[in-house]
Amino acid sequence: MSDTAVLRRFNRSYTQRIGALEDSFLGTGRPLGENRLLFEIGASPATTQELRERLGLDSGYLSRLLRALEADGLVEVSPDPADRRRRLVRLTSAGAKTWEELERLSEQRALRLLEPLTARQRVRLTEALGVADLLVRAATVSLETVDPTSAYAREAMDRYYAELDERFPHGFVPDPHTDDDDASLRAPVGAFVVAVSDGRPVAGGGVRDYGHAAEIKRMWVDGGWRGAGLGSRLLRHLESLARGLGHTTVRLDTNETLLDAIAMYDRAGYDRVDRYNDNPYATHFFQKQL
Amino acid sequence: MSDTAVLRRFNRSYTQRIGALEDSFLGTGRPLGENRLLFEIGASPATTQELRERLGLDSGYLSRLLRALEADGLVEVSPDPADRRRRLVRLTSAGAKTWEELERLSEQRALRLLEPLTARQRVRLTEALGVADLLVRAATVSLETVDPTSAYAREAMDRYYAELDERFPHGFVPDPHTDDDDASLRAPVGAFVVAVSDGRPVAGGGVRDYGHAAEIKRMWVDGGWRGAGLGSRLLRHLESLARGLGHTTVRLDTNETLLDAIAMYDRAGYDRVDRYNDNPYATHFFQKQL
DNA sequence: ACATATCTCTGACTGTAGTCAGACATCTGG
DNA sequence: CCAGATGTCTGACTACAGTCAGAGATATGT
Repeated sequence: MSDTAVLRRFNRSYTQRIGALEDSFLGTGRPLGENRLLFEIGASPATTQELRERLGLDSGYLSRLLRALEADGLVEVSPDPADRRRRLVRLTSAGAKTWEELERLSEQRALRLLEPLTARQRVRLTEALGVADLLVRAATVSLETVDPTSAYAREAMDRYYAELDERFPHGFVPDPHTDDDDASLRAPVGAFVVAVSDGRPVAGGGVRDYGHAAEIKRMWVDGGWRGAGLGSRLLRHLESLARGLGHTTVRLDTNETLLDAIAMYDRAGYDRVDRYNDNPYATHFFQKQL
Repeated sequence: MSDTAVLRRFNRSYTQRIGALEDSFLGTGRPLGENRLLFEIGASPATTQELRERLGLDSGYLSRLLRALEADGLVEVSPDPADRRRRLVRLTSAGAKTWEELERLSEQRALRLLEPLTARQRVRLTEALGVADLLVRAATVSLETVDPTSAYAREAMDRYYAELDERFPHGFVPDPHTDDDDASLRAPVGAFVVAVSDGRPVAGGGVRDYGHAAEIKRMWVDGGWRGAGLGSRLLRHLESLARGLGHTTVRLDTNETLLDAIAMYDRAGYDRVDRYNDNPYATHFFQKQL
């Protein structure tokens, strides 16, 4: 069977058996949409804005769902003191109880599915689903060009800096942040890209103009996502953006402690070149013709 | 992470990503229900009755869906000559074309999911999904006690005989079929059980009375389902039926060429005993105290 | 031949999901 | 302080999925 045939066969049998159960709102008498929202709020209280983002809902629709949950006494909505246009949502104690009930039902359903299997089969299924989960997540990460001042970009860069600070023997202190720096990473001369999964940035990197060539900056991949091919994918994406910006050469610097990054650049066809800047943290320099 | 946590995590991320895509069958401008129906008819033309059964639809709803597909010129509905209350449904040539288009879109979507993955990752994902598919199917197989003259039972036995005929060096010819034989495999003295998946029997076996003990007969597991633990599960089920019939001993015979069956009986706690019948095809005899 | 069962179809509903266009409140940069 | 941007909410819709109660045609057993 071909790859796609396996995937399609799995999809068919899985959604028919498990997905169908999911739809039945878990027998709570509450519509699926409300339950999904309730579950999401329970996982971590948030502003309506974040909820909209995470669940991909229309603002009017979300408002109505919140109103329904509020009417049932399950959630409390209050203005955000920091910005009173925004609203904070959190579960009431009745809501928390209902949330736990949903948890319980969901757990029960999972158990019922596993119950006919032997211990060995459960282990096999669990392992297989774990692998499939990682790879499906990896395959559906979306690469988005964002403004360098956006929350996603800031988080990606902050985590990049934090990682360097941890990896470098004497720590890492980024240059003071400037508006010019931001401008260099947005159109028409550059771009910043984040890989988003479940509304969280899991990788990021920028491309900018640097002396008649493109330079790739601040590439970072979340620790839990190493080995999922995300770095190479992001690198290829940044290269194609560089091409789109009119460049035929792309260069970058990195540090000797970042072994996996160096290996990745080697694999991706980059040549080692002489130092081309005075970045005190850089020890290795790479270049590639597009 | 516990087994259920892995399953639930997978379910969440999978349905969010792939399930969501599945709904977008709307890429065709046709509602999901109509597409599902069209797909089902394309897979094998049928009476409305069968379609209702297979898809679990209300008769009024199905009628309306058919009317819509008919209006689009995709299906033809005609009275069944054998029973003119019934109606036969089949695709028109335009319908067949649309069906192929659905196939193409589905294939494309599967490809798009796999596309970001490297070749090695695809292999890993495909293997994982293959294992998961088998086990999820196995876990949701339903064991049903059926009459030995029913279509399911007949199919299970016929395939059992066919397999023996293929495996035995000199073939296999079953004893002439008798009504007594059927009666021995139904209440109050026996039972015949089939494992059903997607409306097809995938395993089967009977238990009957044999000289103050229960005897398990004609146990068969579909070739594609070996290794899914279905045999052991069916065996345990038959043992519990034997207990319900008032027996404390269960025995069975088998042939030396059926190595996996023999291994299964050993694992299930059966002891090898002397020949207790004159079945010319039997070479190994087992017994177990319940 | 007749009562009864079976099968399909139509009309009349309900509930859920989701979209879109503003109204209104609040924040932010100049 | 004001203009424009941002965030939330309401009203008015649409589409889809599904249910239920008969009506009417056709088969079946006695």
